[in-house]
Amino acid sequence: MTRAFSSTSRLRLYSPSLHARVRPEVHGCMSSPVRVRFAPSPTGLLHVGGARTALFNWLLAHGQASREEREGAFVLRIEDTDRNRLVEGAEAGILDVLGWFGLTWDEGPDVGGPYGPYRQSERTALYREAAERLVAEGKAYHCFCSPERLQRLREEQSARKEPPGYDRHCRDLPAETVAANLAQGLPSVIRFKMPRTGETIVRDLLRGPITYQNVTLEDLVLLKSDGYPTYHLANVVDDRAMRISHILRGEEWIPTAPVHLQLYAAFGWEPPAYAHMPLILAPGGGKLSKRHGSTSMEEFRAQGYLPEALMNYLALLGWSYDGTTEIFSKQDLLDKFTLERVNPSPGTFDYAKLTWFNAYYINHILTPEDLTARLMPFLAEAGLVDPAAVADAGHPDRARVRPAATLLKDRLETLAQGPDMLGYFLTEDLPPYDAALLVPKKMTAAEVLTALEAVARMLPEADLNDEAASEARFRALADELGLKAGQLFMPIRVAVTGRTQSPGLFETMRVIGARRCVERVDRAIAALRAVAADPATA
RNA sequence: GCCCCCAUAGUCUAGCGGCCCAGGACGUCACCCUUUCAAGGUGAAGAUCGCGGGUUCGAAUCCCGCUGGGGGUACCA
Repeated sequence: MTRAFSSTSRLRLYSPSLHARVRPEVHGCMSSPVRVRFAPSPTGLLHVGGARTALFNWLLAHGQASREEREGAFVLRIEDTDRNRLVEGAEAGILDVLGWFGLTWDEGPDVGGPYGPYRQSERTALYREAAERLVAEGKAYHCFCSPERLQRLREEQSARKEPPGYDRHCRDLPAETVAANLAQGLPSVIRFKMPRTGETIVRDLLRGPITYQNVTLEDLVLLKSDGYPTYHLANVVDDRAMRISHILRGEEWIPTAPVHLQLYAAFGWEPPAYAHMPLILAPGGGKLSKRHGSTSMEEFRAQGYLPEALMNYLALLGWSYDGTTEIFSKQDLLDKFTLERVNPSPGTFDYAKLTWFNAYYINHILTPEDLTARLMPFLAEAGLVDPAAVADAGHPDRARVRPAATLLKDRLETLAQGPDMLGYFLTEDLPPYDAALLVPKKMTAAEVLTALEAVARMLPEADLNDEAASEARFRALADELGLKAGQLFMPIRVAVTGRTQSPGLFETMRVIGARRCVERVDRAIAALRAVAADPATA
């Protein structure tokens, strides 16, 4: 890959003044605050790509900036200017899942801040004022073209194989016409008067300069006919008003950057620094969509992924520290993240690797106590524990779950597997046995029956709390029966758990408890007798 | 079509001119451990560094072209 900057031109943290001519005193501004923003649109669930962008923003402001002794602020702004695509509850959902993810914001719609309000629908006067200022200065104009005309225009252009785009029909309308149309109340939008000559250079922090010929840039709509601003206007006005120093956003925004730069120029404002984060692609290529699996943070949460595992995975999708270290706690990321080490090439989302991280955190990082707590909502949902125990660490159901969680810790990949994998520890009665599972390969039902009957006889006098002792007794029993240990253990395992896979047999029986073990072995014997009596299955 | 971005194993990546006939991780396979399944341990396969030209004593690393992949092309963000 190409590194955009040589070692001499690479700054530790880039300054907005990069957009001006490179100035030697740039180092003098090193203590200027780093203010970044994450600006989701409340149109649905939070996409993992958006979450990663939010993460990188947050790490820049709270990690890298503070290490460089610069003031850092992570601002959350809601871009709800599309009244048609607005989804009720989406904003609350995004805030909630961002909090679950582990990010904290210094300013935002819920916590306020010095540059509020942080919801664009509450700032419309600002945008109108800004747009009208540009109109007054001759840098923007009213456009009365109907959506139908624009639609027709695009169709004609594509039929003639011309690049689609607005034909600037209203750009030079006589002032009297404009005044008359407005007086008449004709619906209109305000468009930006893009310079027709020259070039605009976007200095992307990860890619270096990207040059655009201004002729290829469009007269974009700034203010829609419903009075709401488009993304372009709102974004520039707000980033200025909120003193945003660095814009970290998805790569899909690169084509709009020159337009935004021209807007800053028209307003006479110095633009912030830009860094476009690489896209996250789907396994087969293209955008990550439902077809490939989960795409939203909400789904990953529901599937039992831990926020710290997801954060670790997402951070490493596009960023690396030394190419070798894989496990990063949130604090590690704050300590080590640098924007310079974000890789500009797009990455493919790998569900298997995410699952590995999740399993790693469950198996090696969470304490049994912590795992228990996180399992509770999933177990309650499945009806295996009292819902009251989800929030109550002292609830007796916690004590029932903890030993089971301890045994399953190395086997769980996601929390959502909890109900299935811990179920037999938490229920009184097992579902009916699958007789085939009770009889291991190379053994007959009759042999197993004999073995289990022997087990049933010795079980009441075995002390299951002493695992070593009970293991010794059962091994001795296997010898007496002329069986290998495994041949005896498997039927017992199936009898007490209902399945062929479980933690070690003796720790499993200890946690299930003597009473239930006895009952389950008896029921397994009954099930086996029923099978043995049926000639069809013998 | 036009504009733009990207390009090291199936995937995520290290690599900033010699230490690289390319290192780590996921996945895959084998073996060890073992009462099952995991976890853990050991090892293996897997990359003509997309292709072609340059520059250089020397290129995965710099330059150009090509190809491929991706993004944008709305009164959506």
